[in-house]
Amino acid sequence: MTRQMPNHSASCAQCALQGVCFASSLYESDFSQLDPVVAHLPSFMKGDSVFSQGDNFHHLYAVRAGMVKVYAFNERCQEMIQGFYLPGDIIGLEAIASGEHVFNAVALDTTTVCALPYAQLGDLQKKVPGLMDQMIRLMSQEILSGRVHAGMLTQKTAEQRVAQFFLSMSSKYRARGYEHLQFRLNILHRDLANYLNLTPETVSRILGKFHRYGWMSWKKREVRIHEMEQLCDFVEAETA
Amino acid sequence: MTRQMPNHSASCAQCALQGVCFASSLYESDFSQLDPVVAHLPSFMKGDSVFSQGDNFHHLYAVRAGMVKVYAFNERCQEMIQGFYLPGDIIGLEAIASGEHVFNAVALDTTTVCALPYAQLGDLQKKVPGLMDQMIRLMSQEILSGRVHAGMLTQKTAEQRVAQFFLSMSSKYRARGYEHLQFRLNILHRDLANYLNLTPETVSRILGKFHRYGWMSWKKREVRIHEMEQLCDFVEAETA
DNA sequence: CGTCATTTTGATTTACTTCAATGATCGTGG
DNA sequence: CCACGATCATTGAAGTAAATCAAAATGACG
Repeated sequence: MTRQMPNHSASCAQCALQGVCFASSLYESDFSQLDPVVAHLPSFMKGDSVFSQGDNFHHLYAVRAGMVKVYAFNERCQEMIQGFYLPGDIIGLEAIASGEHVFNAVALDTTTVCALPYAQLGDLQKKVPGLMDQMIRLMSQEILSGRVHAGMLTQKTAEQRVAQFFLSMSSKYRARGYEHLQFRLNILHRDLANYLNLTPETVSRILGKFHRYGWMSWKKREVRIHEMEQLCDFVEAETA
Repeated sequence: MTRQMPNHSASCAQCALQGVCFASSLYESDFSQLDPVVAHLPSFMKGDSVFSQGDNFHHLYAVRAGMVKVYAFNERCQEMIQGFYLPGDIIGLEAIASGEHVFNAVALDTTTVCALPYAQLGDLQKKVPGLMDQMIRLMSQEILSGRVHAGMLTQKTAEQRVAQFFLSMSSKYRARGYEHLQFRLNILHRDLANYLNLTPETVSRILGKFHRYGWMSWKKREVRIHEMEQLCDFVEAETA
């Protein structure tokens, strides 16, 4: 069922992502229980697949470094991008119900992930009370953030969506202790457009506008945010 | 914390919704464990609130009869409708993470709900293994269906969204053992439009068109589906 | 350095909204 | 039970945000 996977990296107890990852809110003593079941897979290269639609579901994956794009194909065989996942994020939650992955996940950068064997997490509940609680909180949060994202796609203008995306990325980087006003973003305009339900042309025009305003820039994969406040106000604004 | 609530109706063991509700996949013997903690609240009248944004989260609610509208207010203080919930559906899952309800839920019809005290569900895990499993499967499904709905809002045309809505309602009624080609739908065009991210005018025009085509009608709260096949093909069609 | 993918920029189109006005339905109280 | 005001639905005309189409400019990379 869940084949043994080699451990390639440090334990949860030593992980820098404790604050944001799955195991946050667990006690220190619990990590020793969690570690033996968590497999740290060898790095994925850009373009490598973490899981694919139709794969049997055995593991949840915690992103440890790099970035993962999660997407489905619609009936026109076009990608529909569900999200971009950063270190500390858990992916694969939507596959539990059916026992089969419904989305595709690929690395956008050199990426490492921890594999959490789902069956063994259940067993671990006996030894680590609160593990399932944490799991349920995580899923509740995922339900909510899905709703919020859907609301953004439908209620905000193209410009607000773009601004919101960069603010949200920035705040995620900050939560993870990285530089949040200047960071590398290794995704294509095409993918960002897809995620925000826009065209690449529209994204380009909007970025040009933000650049002219001196609010932010995104050139050569490198994002620089100059006027966080302005972007914020713009996203919150009631009138487009 | 979780005040005692009076029981107004039958037990889970006798409930007709076992197949679709939370407790599906539990064993018969487990219902006796579940029953004492589940409170069957007195009926809500049309317009009554089941929970509101900002309420402390203590219970999940299983709709037992009637219909519940779940919505939030955006920054313009307009409703953003998250969904319409039928008997067997569980609402409130998105509030677990924060411990506070983030949406509003109101009855659209005379409605009865079962209140599931969340804290006690956790305790019950010891006696009813598989309860948390079922909970997690339910939440996984909710994550997925949220994604699917978001995809529909962004990828489908207005006409496809309307057709899809009625097909989806029809299939839900069928899954619950009700008549699925003719049913009462006590919601406003305005609310349907809101849910599908359209205007009431657009919904009206589209319903007129479907009526002229002889595919379906919705008059005086009563839905009749005449050409399920045509509606299906239309929703699936790659070209709008 | 040349090729191919990506991004940018401009002109045009379109699906849906907004605005406006009329007609149907609901509910309430006499 | 009917009348009347309010809410809701329909229909048409005009407007608009973003898509699409087309083409040039820039960048990535063997």
